[in-house]
Amino acid sequence: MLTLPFDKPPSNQTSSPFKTSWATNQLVKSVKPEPGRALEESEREDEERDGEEEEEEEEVQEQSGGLTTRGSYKKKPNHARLDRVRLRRIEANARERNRMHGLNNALDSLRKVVPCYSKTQKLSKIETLRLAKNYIWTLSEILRTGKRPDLLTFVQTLCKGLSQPTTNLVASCLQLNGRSFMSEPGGESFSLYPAYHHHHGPEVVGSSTADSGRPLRPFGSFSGPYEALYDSPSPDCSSSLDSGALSPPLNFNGIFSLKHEEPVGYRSCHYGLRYCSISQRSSADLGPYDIHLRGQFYPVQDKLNKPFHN
DNA sequence: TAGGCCATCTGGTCCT
DNA sequence: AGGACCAGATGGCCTA
Repeated sequence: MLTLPFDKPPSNQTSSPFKTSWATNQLVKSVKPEPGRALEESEREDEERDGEEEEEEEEVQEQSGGLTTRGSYKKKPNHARLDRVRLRRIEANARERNRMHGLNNALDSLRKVVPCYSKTQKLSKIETLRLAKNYIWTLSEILRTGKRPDLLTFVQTLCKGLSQPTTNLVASCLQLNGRSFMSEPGGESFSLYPAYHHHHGPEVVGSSTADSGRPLRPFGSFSGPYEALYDSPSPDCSSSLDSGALSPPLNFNGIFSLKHEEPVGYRSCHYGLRYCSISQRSSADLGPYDIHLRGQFYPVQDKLNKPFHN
């Protein structure tokens, strides 16, 4: 839920609880002090609020061009200075807003490359970070060992520490039934590869439908390079983005894919494998599982899959 | 209605 | 001095 960027000041931010916060109050105060209260006194309080009050309090001020009765120069209520302080605060707020927008943009980018992305049902910030962490860890393990876990284990690992709703979401993305792999309550840790040997089996496989309504497809082996590609290209994935349905960016059999902003015409292969790579060929070479990253295509699946063809 | 999530404001701290 | 970063506080929105 991003709000307006900084260059579009939220003029009618009715939701802001700070419409009447002190910055605003100061502006009001400076113009219209409370009745029966000297403007100077009001502004002196402003000074105190800034932590810069350093006056001898008993000094009754007979203000005359900043001169006290003792003749010493008293700190003159400095409108320009107060205005500067207020302006700094307002600018700092704007910068902070901008900074948070940048942070949120980065989070949105992250949401698009973790294995569960939906424009309408966004992962929360914390869940996005957790999922990303699990995703990185899983991919690292895959690279390190050169082996692929089964889908169940893969999803289990991805969902480690995630909330049940998010787990269901991820499971739905991967066309798993979320309940079927929540076998370790309380976020108890489990190992990616040991579980690989334990979770092949009918307890998860194909006995029900995933949340998406599509039939689950058996999985658990990797005899073919695309065996675990579920109904690829997905019949309904072409509209998944528009409809707000979950559009899994991850192709498990291909280990992972990066789902960045897709150009029109490329939506029909959400289940396709997209890798980031160094090599680049012409778009004429593109197959359905070529890389699409930042508007470029990188057909290097074979290269990246090599470690798994053993 | 409670709880989760979020945006925003705010003041403090650190750094340049 | 001013900007970046951070965490606390607060209130709005949404959902179960």
